[in-house]
Amino acid sequence: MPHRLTRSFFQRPTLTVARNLLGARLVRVERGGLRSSGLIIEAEAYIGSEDLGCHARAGRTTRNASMWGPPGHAYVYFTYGMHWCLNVVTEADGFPAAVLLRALLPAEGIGRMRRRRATPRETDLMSGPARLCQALGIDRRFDGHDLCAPQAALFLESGPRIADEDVTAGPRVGLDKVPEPWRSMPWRFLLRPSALAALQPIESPRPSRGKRST
DNA sequence: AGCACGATTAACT
DNA sequence: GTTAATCGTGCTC
Repeated sequence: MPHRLTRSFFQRPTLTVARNLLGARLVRVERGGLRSSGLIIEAEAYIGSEDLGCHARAGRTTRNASMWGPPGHAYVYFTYGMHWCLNVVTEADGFPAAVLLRALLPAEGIGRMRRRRATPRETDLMSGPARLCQALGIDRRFDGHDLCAPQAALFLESGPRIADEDVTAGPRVGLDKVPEPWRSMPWRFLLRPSALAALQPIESPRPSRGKRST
């Protein structure tokens, strides 16, 4: 049975959290209990104010305050004048570090995602940090959101164990102007395409309230 | 108060 | 491959 990821999951080294988030499920619950979710297939680690690729490099600001807070909370930032991106805060309270969710495999509530975000191909629904936020309706309202709270509208669920051979690591995306060694640190984690099939990106069955036609 | 820029995306050639 | 879109943020004056 899947279980909610708890505070202790996130209060660990950021590289460990990023690696172990692969295969986990990000769930958005809307009014009425409707679930939309996706399985994490790509994530990046941003670690401390020494990491010049990390938003915490300039110290604590209004924008990045959530990253300095307790683990298991969301850090949602706005960029390029139009996009929101979602991070999960890691490590100890007071240390700025987080995992950027870069791509999910659509699982539940695909119809609602399509309504929020028109795209010809289902595979493009959540294949990008800003795309997945659009698909799940995540914006600044979720900055600082406690992902471990009992009634959280946004949270994570455990997934199947992912073998190391199914994981690829490489440099993070979009850091072309960031100096070395930060630009090249292999802190981007991806599930190999061959492992995606085993994740069963299908609409998972949910208890139905009413009568069925079958 | 002004300004340059960005952990991106979609739509181009 | 290139580039426009679009604006909150953080920095400088």
